[in-house]
Amino acid sequence: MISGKFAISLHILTLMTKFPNEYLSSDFIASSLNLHPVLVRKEIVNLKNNQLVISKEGKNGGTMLAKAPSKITLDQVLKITLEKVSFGYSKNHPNPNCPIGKKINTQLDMLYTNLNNQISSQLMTLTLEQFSQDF
Amino acid sequence: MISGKFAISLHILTLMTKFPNEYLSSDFIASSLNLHPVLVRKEIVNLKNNQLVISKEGKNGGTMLAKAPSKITLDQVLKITLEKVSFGYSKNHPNPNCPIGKKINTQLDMLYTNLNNQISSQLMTLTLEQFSQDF
DNA sequence: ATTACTGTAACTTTTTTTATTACATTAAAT
DNA sequence: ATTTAATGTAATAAAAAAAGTTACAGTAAT
Repeated sequence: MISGKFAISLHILTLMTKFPNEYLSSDFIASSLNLHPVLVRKEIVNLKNNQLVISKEGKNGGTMLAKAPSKITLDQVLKITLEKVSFGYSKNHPNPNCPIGKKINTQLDMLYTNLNNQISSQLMTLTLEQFSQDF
Repeated sequence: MISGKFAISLHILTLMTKFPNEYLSSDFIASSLNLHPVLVRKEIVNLKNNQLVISKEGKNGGTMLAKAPSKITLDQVLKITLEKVSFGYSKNHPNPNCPIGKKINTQLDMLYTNLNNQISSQLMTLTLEQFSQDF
């Protein structure tokens, strides 16, 4: 998982909200993020695959929002960048002969799912438009 | 940050809840987690520093809970293992000459703080005792 | 004295993340 | 048509983070 995926995507989308109806180049975006343009393009692929932005190739090309920022919630952005917020798992398979080891990951999954639902319902109320307003 | 810190600590605490009033060795715990005993001891240091467990050195030593599992909330465990749940930041300092770059991290901080408060209030209602009941 | 533990530091390996290079493709502008 | 400035994408390298290991000092029960 790219740990900064959500933050990077939100940054990109905020830029596009602030420069509406303009095709922004990956170089321009990269210089705002201070990140390699190729990484920016990789994130944009994901945003495109999820219909949040559209790109134009060739000279004067770039990327812009595919829909109004009031129609994009932060929950949508979270879901396409992190899928689920993980609170972590121990790396190795726990011992299946131990009653705790056997069941711990199922129990953690349940807990994490509940927490994610809570986070989602909070983020569903926040649009990209609202988030961008404070800049 | 050790990404599995929260899960590992919760696993350890659950074991201790299930084997109350026994000093559990790091080897025993490690074999349930399938993790190196030294890593287990490192996590236990943190639990000890936060008064959740007590250890005894020497032969027949080990670690046990310092208080009733009904008095330990999952929020406490989260706070000492992850401090804050991060939804990620872009790695590099964003461009301070860009209005978005200049402010993005402050805005993300605010968002993440709100989300963390929500998570905390949910986890405050869950005790280690309750979590352990399902095993 | 021996045994079985914890405590901790130093170091190595593995994994993950980020960055770079290279180049094919596309489309506007001249 | 040619040049220029973009995207798209694969392959690879470098850096950072996490996990694992080794080693050994300290401690307490037997």
